[in-house]
Amino acid sequence: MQSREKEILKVAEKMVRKGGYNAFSFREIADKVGIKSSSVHYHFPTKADLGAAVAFYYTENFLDRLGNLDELIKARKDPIKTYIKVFRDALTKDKHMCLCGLLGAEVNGLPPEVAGQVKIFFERNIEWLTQAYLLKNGTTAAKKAAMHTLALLEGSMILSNVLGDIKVFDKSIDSLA
Amino acid sequence: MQSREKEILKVAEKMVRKGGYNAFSFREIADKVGIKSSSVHYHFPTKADLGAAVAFYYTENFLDRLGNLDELIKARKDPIKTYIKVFRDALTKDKHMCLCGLLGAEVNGLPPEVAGQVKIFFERNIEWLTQAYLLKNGTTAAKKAAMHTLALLEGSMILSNVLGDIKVFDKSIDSLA
DNA sequence: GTCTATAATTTGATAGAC
DNA sequence: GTCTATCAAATTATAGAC
Repeated sequence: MQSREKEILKVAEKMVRKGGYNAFSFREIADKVGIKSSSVHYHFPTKADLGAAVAFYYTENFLDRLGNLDELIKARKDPIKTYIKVFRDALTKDKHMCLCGLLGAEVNGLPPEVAGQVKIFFERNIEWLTQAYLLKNGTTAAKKAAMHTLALLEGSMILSNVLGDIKVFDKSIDSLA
Repeated sequence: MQSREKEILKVAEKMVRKGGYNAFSFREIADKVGIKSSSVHYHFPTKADLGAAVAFYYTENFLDRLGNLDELIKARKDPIKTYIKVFRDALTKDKHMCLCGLLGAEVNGLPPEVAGQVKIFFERNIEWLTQAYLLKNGTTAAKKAAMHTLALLEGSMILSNVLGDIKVFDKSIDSLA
């Protein structure tokens, strides 16, 4: 991927994480990147293409930040605590919602390509968490625990974001840690 | 409130719950109600006015459905189970996300009037749940439990909606019931 | 790869007639 | 209270020059 495309994706991600899929336009992105809107169309033909690409690279980056599960175990790090930290950092450092949490909320109004990528984010995260719970507790209820954790984290992000208080996030997820 | 305004609010709510604040327009609403877009402007001068009104009446209806807490206790009904049912019904009967859950996710991109109303939804719900936990358990950790429950329900709604499976909702919130 | 130019559509909003 | 008429701006998208 070229650096221009990276720039575009970065700007687009920020805008989507602020107000959802309909909160960005080719012109606005072009202005911020310093090119023309038609140039954005060159890299991403349609809005759905760009939206799906944003969701795809967000998922990749997110899983990268989680790191390799086996290595975490080897280093005697609690994978669940790592997982929580990645979520929390999104709220405190990026100062924005989880992109796929937001797009997940409005999934019924998204173009199929975008909705599909959002679904993949959730599937891959549940997969990661399920493995983490299996390694940690060896329980057969690992998948249920995974869905519980992901749901609680996404919901806590919304609560904390609306009420404008990071302590709300910490209190809501207290039972996880 | 007149019936026309009710009609407009009803149609608008449905559209917002599908794709967020930017997923409805005065023209689309007018078409579905059977009037002209300028007539919608008569009832709700600006889009922010309409958005805030939708959030306000959604909150009122939601709290109405919860019912009076003291009466629930008197009738020996578990208020938490009632609360969960109201959320679950939104997903199964209305077949849509919680309006304020969705708007809460994109709160950073909303006009202040709308964001304010969304915030009130969360405040009032935490209040209701806190009282419920106080009555049920008499615990001082009632507010924390309230935030946990609300966050988990909103997050579970997103998960279930994205993955297109109501069982995901039930599994995610299993620890609540 | 980025540009100019432009098209077609949609959008939020207003003025004034009935 | 609803309509017609209209507006300016924004939006997605395309064709073709450099």
